[in-house]
Amino acid sequence: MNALATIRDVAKEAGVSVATVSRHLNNKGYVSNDAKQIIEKAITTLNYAPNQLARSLTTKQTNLLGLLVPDITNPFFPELARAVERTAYEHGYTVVLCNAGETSEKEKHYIRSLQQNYAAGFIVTTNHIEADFYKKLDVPIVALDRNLSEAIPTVTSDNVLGGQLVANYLVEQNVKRILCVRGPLDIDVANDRMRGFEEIMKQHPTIQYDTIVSPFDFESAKKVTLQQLQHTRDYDAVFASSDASAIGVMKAAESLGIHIPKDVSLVGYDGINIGTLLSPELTTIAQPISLMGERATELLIALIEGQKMTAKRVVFPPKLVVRNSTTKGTEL
Amino acid sequence: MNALATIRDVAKEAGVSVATVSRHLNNKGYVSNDAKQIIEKAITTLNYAPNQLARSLTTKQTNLLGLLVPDITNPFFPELARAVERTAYEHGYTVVLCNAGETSEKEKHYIRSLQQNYAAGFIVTTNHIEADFYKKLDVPIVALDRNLSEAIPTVTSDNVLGGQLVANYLVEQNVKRILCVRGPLDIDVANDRMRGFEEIMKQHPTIQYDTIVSPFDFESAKKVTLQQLQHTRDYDAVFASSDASAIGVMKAAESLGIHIPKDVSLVGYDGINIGTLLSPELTTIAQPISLMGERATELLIALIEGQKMTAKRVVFPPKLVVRNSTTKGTEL
DNA sequence: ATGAAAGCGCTAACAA
DNA sequence: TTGTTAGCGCTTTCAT
Repeated sequence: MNALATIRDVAKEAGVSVATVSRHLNNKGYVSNDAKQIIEKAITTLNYAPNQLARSLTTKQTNLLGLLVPDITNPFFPELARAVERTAYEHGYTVVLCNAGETSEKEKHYIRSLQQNYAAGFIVTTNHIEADFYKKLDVPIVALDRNLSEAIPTVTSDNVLGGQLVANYLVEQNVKRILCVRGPLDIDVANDRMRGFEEIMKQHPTIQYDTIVSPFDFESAKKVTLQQLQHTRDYDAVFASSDASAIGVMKAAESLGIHIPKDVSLVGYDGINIGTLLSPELTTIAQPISLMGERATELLIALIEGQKMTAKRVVFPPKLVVRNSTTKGTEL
Repeated sequence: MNALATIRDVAKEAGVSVATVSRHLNNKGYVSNDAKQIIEKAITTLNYAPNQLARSLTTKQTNLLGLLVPDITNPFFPELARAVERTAYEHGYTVVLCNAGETSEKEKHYIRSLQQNYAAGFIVTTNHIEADFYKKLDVPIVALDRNLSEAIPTVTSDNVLGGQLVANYLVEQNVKRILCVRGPLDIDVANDRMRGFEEIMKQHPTIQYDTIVSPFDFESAKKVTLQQLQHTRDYDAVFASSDASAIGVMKAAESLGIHIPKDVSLVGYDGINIGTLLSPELTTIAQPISLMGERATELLIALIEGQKMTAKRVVFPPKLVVRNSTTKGTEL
């Protein structure tokens, strides 16, 4: 009861060799039904559980999946993480969630540390690090909501389309001057969203828009937006390129006595659950977050379990979800 | 460059034995300065990193900390997780974040799985499982924001006091009828919060209050609150026993055209960041979330690294933070 | 101060 | 169908 039972204990208890026990455990090779029975019994009486460490040391494989996120307090990532976690669990894997934070140093530390612990693979939603670093790694990797490199399997949604959806919608709403609170310049999905937006805007030269840059978190977006609104308040719509930023924009507006949507419309991006719980509820471009997490995990597991797929890319379509932050009180 | 270098490679490269390399790596036993130099050089040229798996197999120790949370999409837990993660990182540990979800089955799976992988210890913020299960485990465990058992080191805030703070504040505000949206009956911190609240209420028999039960997530709280408000709307205050629930209450109120704080005051519990980003900003009982996560992690690490502290308990004081959900527009 | 060798718990040839 | 045995990469006596 004290020291954890080993495979040898089981073998002894069952009166067979360790090899037989191992074969039974892994469903490999021949094991007679008689043997299976006895071993099974021995396992339960000894309350035996295989030591994954030892197993991994031999096989050089684990059931650990590393999930790297840039900021776990941005609600988008927990939603993603939950999907990843659920899918992994269903496939017998365990997720190691790492908050890589701001620095690429920490991100590297985690990758190194996990690799040393033989993480079977990684899902990466960060991009502090050069893609080259990942390519050299020679470990199964899937990029989620980020385009790391052509060579790395990737799951995203169509961010260009998302940007277009916003632009088209705002055009329909007959908006004249827009403030874009866009994401960091080195994040490709942020660029894509802007690109889609601008493509449509080119067709409507009468509509003006200003662009300011902000990280995706609440606080930063609030601060940056406040600064901008100090200059001009002459906007009738704001396009925040994440829902988290949109919340920051909401607060900025509120503190200046600007009413949403009466004075200015607000469109977010991501489709996180909290969006429906805000006042007003947030109009947004919804990504299929669960689906994306699920698909990325399946892809990674496929990769780990052998299928050498090269540069597979999955792109989901985003959807415009109109709620109250852009309509004057009309329920959806 | 391909296969990861092993300690043997380093030994060969440096012209010494593996034992010497090992001793140098772990700063144990005598190693001459000359040897140190050569080994160091060999390590860098080979880009060697020790295999933690193998190391753990021998030493039966790891640098993995398991953090079990019940629901990662409740913003309270990411904030806690971030503190845990940061502290662990500073001490050279890596955090495995597990979303144990609703079922105790899954929680057990994770614990089992992590134990097999030799997680050095656990921080548990869930309590689906009987404390006995944990006590039998014979692994360092710290309970965070939960009282699992007298025998398990615990970090919490004073939830009874928190409940009292709410009650006293509401009394001061001259409130007459209160709705309590309390947490699950089997969660002791939820019980404590209610207990503190009721202690004060006993001294004020003219104040009425109703109590309804809800899980801590947004959606549930919204639903339960809506149901209750179908019966009576005759409340002038709501005490939600988590900030997440409070958000649900906000939405419920809004959808019924009840204005906060004009028609009814709302007090939450936890002090999560989003509270300041809502409209109105949420009055709440703030727990020192970061401090709690930090302290729990330090406790666990101390436990792991030898100090056999028995039943240590750390209790932080919570603080009432008055914001706009209870004052009619008065900025703090 | 250093090296040889045993062993952590498991898997995977290879024999039998 | 089953057992023997050699590692996986590392730490740790025990000699030297």
